[in-house]
Amino acid sequence: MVNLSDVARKAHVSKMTVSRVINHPDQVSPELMTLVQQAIEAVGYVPNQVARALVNQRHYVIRFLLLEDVATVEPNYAKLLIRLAHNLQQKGYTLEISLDITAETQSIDGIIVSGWRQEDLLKLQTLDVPVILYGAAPPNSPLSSVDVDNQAGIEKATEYMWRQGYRDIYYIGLSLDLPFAKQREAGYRAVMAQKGGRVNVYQTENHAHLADTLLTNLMHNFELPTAIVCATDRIALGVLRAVQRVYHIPRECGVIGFDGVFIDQLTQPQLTTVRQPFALIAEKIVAQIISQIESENTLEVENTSILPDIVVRETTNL
Amino acid sequence: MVNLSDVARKAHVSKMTVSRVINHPDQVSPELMTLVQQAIEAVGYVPNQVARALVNQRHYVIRFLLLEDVATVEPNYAKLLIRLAHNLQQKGYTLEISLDITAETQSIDGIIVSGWRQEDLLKLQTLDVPVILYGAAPPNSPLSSVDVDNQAGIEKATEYMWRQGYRDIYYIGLSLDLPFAKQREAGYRAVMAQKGGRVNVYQTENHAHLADTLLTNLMHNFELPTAIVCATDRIALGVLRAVQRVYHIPRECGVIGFDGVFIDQLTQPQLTTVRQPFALIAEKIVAQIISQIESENTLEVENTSILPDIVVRETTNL
DNA sequence: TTGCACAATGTTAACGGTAACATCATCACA
DNA sequence: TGTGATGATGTTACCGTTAACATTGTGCAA
Repeated sequence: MVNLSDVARKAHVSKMTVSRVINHPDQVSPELMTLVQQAIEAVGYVPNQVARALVNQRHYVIRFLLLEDVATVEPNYAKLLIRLAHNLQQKGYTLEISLDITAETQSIDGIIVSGWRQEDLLKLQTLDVPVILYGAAPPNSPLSSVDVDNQAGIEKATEYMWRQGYRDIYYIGLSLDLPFAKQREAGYRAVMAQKGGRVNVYQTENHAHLADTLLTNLMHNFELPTAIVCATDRIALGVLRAVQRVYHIPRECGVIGFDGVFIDQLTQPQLTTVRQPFALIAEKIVAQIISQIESENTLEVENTSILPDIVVRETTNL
Repeated sequence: MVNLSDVARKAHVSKMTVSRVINHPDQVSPELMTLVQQAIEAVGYVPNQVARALVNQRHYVIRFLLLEDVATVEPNYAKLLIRLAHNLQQKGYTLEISLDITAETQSIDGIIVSGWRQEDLLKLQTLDVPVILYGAAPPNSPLSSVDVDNQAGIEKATEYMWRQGYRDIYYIGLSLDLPFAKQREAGYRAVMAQKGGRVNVYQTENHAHLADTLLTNLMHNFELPTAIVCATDRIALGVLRAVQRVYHIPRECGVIGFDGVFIDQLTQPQLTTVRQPFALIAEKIVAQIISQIESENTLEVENTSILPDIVVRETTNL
C-alpha cells in the first residue's frame, strides 16, 4: 500500500509536509505544494482512512440503526437509505447498517435511527455519539429528530380534496398508537373543523384487504361526490379497490393516500398521494448529524419537520 | 476511552497478555486468563476496531455496492440488505452501503455487488478486494456470484400450473436484454417442450399497466382454463387486473408471478408467486465472501444458484 | 548437576497518519 | 547591526493494537 512516506520520499520532503498539503494546504509554499501534488499523482497515493481515524478519534462512519421489525420493513427504507448513503458520501462519510441497538459505538461518529419506539429512547440517550431520530421525537426529548410533517401533510391532502369540490370527506386512519398516526388524523380534523365539514373518522390496520372490507361496509353512506383521505397508501389501495367496484373514480369518489413510495404507482387508476420527500429528509438528516459531530459538545437539540408535497395523479380530479 | 493498557494496569500484566486473552486464549495460563477477564469486565473494556484494523490490515467491513439506477430501486433490496447486515453482524463484520463503483477499497475487506451490468464487470475485476456478485456471473467470469436459480424457478412455476391442470399456458416475459430475463423465459420453454404444450411467449416492460394493456388484447385467444406465468410480480399485477375484468381467477385463469417481495401481498386475490429466498441468498453470500477474505489468495471462483420456492396463495388453485 | 526444550509472559517496533513542538531562514524595525 | 516576529519545514511522540522476538522459569533427560 502506498503511504505518506512513499510520497514524502518521492518529493524529497518530510511526511508532515505531505500531510499538510492534504489537510492544511495554506501552510505550505506554492513550490512544495505542486511538487508534492505531482508526487501524490505519480505514486498513486490514497490517504488511509483507518490510520486517520485512529489518530483523529474520528471514523467518518455513520450508522443507520433500523429498529423496525424485519418482517414489516417497508420499501420506504430502501429509498431513504440510498439518499442517505449518497449525501453522506458527498461529505466524506460512509453509511453502515445495523439492526442491533446494543452494538458498539466506538468505531462510528453518529447514529441515524429509524423505526424506533418510545421504549428505545432511553437507551439511545445514553449513547456516546450524536443520535438523530427519523420520526418526530416526543416533546422535551434530548434527541434531535427529522420527520415529515404528518399533520401538515394530511391537512394539505384534506384541503386539496375540499378545493376540488368534494364536501363529504372521510378519513381512514391507522389503528396504531404511534405519534405519526395521531398527527395525521389531527390534520384531517383540523381542516374539517376549519371548513365546517362533517367529520367521518374510521380506523383500520395497515393492510389493503382490511381497508377493502371496511370500505365495503362504509360506502353505502356516501353522499356523492365523496372523498376518502387515507393515512397510508396501503390503506388507499384497499379503499380504491372497494370503492371502484361500485363508484366511478374520481368522479363519484376521490381517494388520496400518504407516503408516495412504490405502492402509489401500482394502483389503477394511479393514486394521488402525499409524498414523503426523502431527498429533503435525507439532506436534512445528514446536515444535522454532521453539524452535531463537528460541533463537538455544544449539544443543541433540533426537531425538524419537513412539509410534504401532493403528487396529483388520477384518483382525485373531480 | 478504555484501552488495553487500562486493563493491563488493572490486572498487573502486560498489554500483550490482555491481547492474547482476547485473540489467542490458548497461549495464556488459566490463572491470568480469569484475572484478565475480570479486569476487562471491571473496567468495561471494548477492543478498538480501528486500531485493530490498522495493524491487521483488516477492517471487518463489507461494502454493499448498489449499481442499480436510484430511481428504479426495488423494495427487494431492503430485504436483502437487512438479511446481509444481520448475517454479517453475527460474523463480526459490519455492512456499509455505497452507490459509487469508483469509491476507495482500502478500508473494506470485500464487496457485494448488486444491480451490476455487463459493462461493470471489467472494473470490478480489477479491485483489490474479494467481490461477490448478486446475480449470476457470465460463464468464465473470474468473479464469484450468488443468484436465485431463475430458470429453475420458472420451471417450477410452469410445472406447477401444468400439474394444477392448466394446459393453455402463456408466458409474459421481460423485454430486457439481461441474463435473468432470458433464463426465466428459458425455464418456461423447457417445461413446455417437455410436456408438449403449445408455447405462447410475449414480452413487456416491467410495468403493471403495460402488462394490463398487453393482456387486454391477448386474453380473447385463451382456451380456458388458461394459466399465465409472469416473469415478475409487477407484470403479474397488471395481468391479474386485466384478466379479472373478464374471467374468474383462478377457475378460468391462473396467474403466477416471480419475486415474492411486497407486491404479491398487495394484490386481490393474493398472488401465488415464486419467492426469492433472501434469507438463503444472504447466508450464502456472506459465507462465500468471508471464506474468500479469510483464505487470502486462493481465489476460487464459485457460482451458486439457489432454488426458489413457490408460495401458493389464491391465484392458482384451479 | 547440566543443558535444553518448551510454555508463559514481557518488550519492542510497527501499522499510517497528525498534533505539538522545535528549528531555521527571512525580514522589518529600532 | 541586533532583535524578535513570522512563515515554512522538520522532528518527535502518540493514537490502540498485534506480530515478532526476547526473556524467564520450569521440568525432564542425559
